[in-house]
Amino acid sequence: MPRSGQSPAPKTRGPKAAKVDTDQILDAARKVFSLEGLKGSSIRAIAREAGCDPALIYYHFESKEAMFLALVDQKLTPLAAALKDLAAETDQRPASLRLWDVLQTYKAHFSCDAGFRSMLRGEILRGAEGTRDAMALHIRRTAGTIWELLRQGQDRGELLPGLHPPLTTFFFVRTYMEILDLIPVMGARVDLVDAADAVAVAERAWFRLFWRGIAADPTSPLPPGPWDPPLESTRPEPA
Amino acid sequence: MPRSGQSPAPKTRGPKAAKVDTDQILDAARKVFSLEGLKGSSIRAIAREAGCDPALIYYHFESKEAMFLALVDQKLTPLAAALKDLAAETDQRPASLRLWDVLQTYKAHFSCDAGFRSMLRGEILRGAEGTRDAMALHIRRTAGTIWELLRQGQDRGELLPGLHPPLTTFFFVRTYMEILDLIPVMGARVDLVDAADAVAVAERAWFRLFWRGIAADPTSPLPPGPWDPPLESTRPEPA
DNA sequence: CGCTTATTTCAACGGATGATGAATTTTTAT
DNA sequence: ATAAAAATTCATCATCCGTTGAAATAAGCG
Repeated sequence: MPRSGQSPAPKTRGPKAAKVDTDQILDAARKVFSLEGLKGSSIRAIAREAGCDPALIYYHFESKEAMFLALVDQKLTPLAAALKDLAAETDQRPASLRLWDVLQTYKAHFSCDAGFRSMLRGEILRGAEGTRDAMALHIRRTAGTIWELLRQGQDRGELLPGLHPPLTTFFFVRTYMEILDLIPVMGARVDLVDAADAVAVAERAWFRLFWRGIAADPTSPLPPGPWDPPLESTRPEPA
Repeated sequence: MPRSGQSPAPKTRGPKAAKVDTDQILDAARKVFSLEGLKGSSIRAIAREAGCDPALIYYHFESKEAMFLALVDQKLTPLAAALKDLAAETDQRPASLRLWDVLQTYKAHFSCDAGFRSMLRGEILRGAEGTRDAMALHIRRTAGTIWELLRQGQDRGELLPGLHPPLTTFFFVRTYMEILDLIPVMGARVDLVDAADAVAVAERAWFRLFWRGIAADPTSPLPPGPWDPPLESTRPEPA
């Protein structure tokens, strides 16, 4: 019985002109996961985004979770590699500049969409045990290079000797992630920052506060750099 | 036709001896939301936790979202009130002590379960527009008292004059929330902190870093207080 | 041409979901 | 005692979910 009316498309079976490969599906999955989270995203919605049938996804991936893990791998492996370059022992630039680069590297590799990061975080907190372990490996790998960089800064006398590199890394990076995630959504809504470039303002403010917190000599101002200009004081009159 | 076998309970209709009120349902909802998130939690699961029929929930609340908003209100209103007390203009204690109290107040009112906070955060990022606005009001109210406290610290010469109070509040509180949320899950898994009391160690480390970042004179050590003892340097030999 | 293999869709399974309307029982007010 | 109101459950609706097995089509190879 042939369909009547103008059904969306009389799809034919079999290979298409342009094959749908795993990368295209992962791309669609990332978009949908970002909007709805892992649990909230249906295979059907991902298939719709990718322009294929739900069943095709099971041709490429074993399950929804396998697709998720493949996606994590695809995004986090390049980030880890880039960070490793930054922590090279031979790099003799000031620690402030190297740390700033860390933030920018995170942003470049990882900030394409806040929803994706948020989903990762949710899976760390609430995900299945196997998922958590897989992600912990990635995190360990990326964070490890940063706390190596902090150690070098201590060895060279630029950073406070009493710092705990792993925890300091955690504060540094997680707070920056919070800036990227929340400031765009909350900035205007909560009157946090009124500037149009709220994220840029916030990241400079955060870097200066953090640097003051970890520098061996916090009273010496930061050398001129990408963290300028500092935020001018925005104090209204006390009520 | 009467049921055969030992069905779980031959429930009767009509009011029970102990009425199920909205608070009991909210309590069950909080537990389930914490584990599964808003989208992942079913009305049926909440009803099971509350020991009642799913339909009863719709007798007490208009919808799942209304239940969520009532829950937010129930948890955040007392927090806002407690913070407001901390920011009283008449409080002449050192800013460091007052800020430490801010963290402890958050913990006391808000740390009962990490899942709940995580759900809130998820709804801010991905929730419906109406939900977001409702939550923004709460956040504005709680954060506002803290940046008032920071202003007082500036006026009294204890804090760096160039600080941006709203952003500084954001860094301070959000990082602390990340400690409460992530350290228990990631601490051991990622070799962040090995101590048994990882959260306590991390919160002190964070407070000292933050204080150094905002104090008018960061070189003068913190006066003795609940943020002691400082973290001894845990630097292994460079490889 | 026919055979094989890779790619794609279809149709369906059992189950879970948010929500509703009616039925039922208890409590309260008269 | 009776009527009204409040509290609770039941059965059900339409819809969506992850997944699977079989069928269909296209391309490559002999």
